[in-house]
Amino acid sequence: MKAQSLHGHLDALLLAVLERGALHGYAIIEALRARSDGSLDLPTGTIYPALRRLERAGHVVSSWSTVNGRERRTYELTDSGRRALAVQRQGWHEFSATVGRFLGPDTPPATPV
Amino acid sequence: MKAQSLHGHLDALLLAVLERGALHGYAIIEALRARSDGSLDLPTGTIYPALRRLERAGHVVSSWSTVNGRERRTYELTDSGRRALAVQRQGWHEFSATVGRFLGPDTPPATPV
DNA sequence: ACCGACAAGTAGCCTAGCTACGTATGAAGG
DNA sequence: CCTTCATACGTAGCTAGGCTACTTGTCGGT
Repeated sequence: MKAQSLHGHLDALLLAVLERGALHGYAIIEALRARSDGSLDLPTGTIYPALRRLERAGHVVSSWSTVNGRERRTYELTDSGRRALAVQRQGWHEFSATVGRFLGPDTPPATPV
Repeated sequence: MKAQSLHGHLDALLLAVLERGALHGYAIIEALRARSDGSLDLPTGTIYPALRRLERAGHVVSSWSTVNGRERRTYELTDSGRRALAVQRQGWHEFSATVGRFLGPDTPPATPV
């Protein structure tokens, strides 16, 4: 999948991933990849700055820890983050419904086997 | 709706609108607004450059005409444009399914009154 | 005479994701 | 022992593409 399609929706994805529990950056990347069956394979240059943005915005808080001699920065959703997620989710549904109205109907229902 | 969410999906929208028949720029803007119940109200500074892009890419062709003393540039889908639309549609469905997997499930079905 | 709808367009800005780097540790393999 | 790969963090600079703000022009109504 073209990653740049994400424009404007990445924050929502990150918040959604963190909704299930705190994770560190690298694990977030893996979670996105896993839960999307590999179609979302985002580079660190995308994720790390995005997490900083979310932290600056107060939607997540981070804390350092060392696991197996490796430094980890773990991110956790704040209340503000949870509220933001709700808003983003709402926004996503409106957006996808609207675009779907233009692109949806004509898709062949399925190309069965 | 936040318009910047469109990033990367505008071309598909334009092709989809033109799929139903040739239109001139201004009419395209109105069609988008009408078919989205007003939630897609895009400025000319977004539409006109995008149409030029599509024309450069060979997905549409334009022709000038004068109606009531007003110059109109009417855009029409090419075969290449139709193929591109099919691809974009496919891409949209993958994209929305993937993002939906993260943002979809938890939306309250409705907040009744 | 003037204003609003119709109709087209451009220059320059800004957001935000991507490319391509750089750093460092631990485990595995030769 | 040394290399390589997975883990883990990060940044600088590029770029795409939609937006703001503006310009030009006709026509119809007041």
